[in-house]
Amino acid sequence: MERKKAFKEFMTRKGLKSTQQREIILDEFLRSSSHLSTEDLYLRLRKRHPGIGYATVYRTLKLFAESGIAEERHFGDGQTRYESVSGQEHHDHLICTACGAILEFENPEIERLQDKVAKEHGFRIKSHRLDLYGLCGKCQ
Amino acid sequence: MERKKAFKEFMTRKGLKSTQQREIILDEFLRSSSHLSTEDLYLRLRKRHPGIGYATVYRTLKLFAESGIAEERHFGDGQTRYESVSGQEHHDHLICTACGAILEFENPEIERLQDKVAKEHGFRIKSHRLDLYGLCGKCQ
DNA sequence: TGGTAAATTGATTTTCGATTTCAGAAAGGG
DNA sequence: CCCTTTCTGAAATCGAAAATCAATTTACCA
Repeated sequence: MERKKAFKEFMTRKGLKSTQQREIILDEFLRSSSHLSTEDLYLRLRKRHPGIGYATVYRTLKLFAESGIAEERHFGDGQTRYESVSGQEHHDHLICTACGAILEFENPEIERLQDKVAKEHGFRIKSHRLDLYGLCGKCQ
Repeated sequence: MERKKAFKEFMTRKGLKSTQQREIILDEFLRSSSHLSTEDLYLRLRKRHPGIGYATVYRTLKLFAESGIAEERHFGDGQTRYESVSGQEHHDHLICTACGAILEFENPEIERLQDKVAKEHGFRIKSHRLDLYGLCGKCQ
């Protein structure tokens, strides 16, 4: 799996150590659905690995984000969520405010317009966030 | 000022009371620049009205948001900011990650594309957020 | 206009997620 | 295998948001 390799490379480059916990957390993270909070992942892990503490999960997710294999997300609820990132393709989110469902979408045309807007204002964009909030088909 | 009227109407409709503090907070809020945090507004008010407590500012800003004359905003720093809303025109934000400057922009075409995306996924959009993060002209 | 019920206020406390601390444990280079 | 550095887990701390509560203020109406 290329994300595991990318993470390992990052760790080496930074002089950080490979530990059993980090291996386990990475595996569980990659296996799980996206948009998990630290709490979510911690609870999942606890089933098979009760020894792993919350702080370690928290720090390891931060590392994932730093290494580029994950991204932090903030949707309205006060929780930080992590999403695994594969390659370069960017996507945005549709969030159902009733059931909490999160859908991903891509729209290159919107991206292009964003760049145009930024240019018009003299900005150099490093990242962006586009979240659409509403009701999904089921919840309407 | 129409926003004051709109707020008064909201208060009446909800059976809430008009108080001296709420008047003062509303005046200061409308007079101030946008994107203020609760803390910001509280500190401003304290100069002339030391008696007004933080909790009252906090609750009153919530009321503004509920009434529709203000909107809550969350940009990367862990603070809730409030922006006064006039009429219907919507806008999005460019945020400089170096100096914290916040620029507003409007782009109807992006809005249109968002609606299209939502429709394609069976969503009914209630709100959205588009934040572009990067470096402003000065900070590059 | 005075009485009263309901809402509001300000200080404080509580909550909650995020982050830090620290002593003991593990990694990994020599 | 040793030694230095990094890591771990439990617990403490932090900061903003939210809730609490007794005292106060408001709105309404007799």
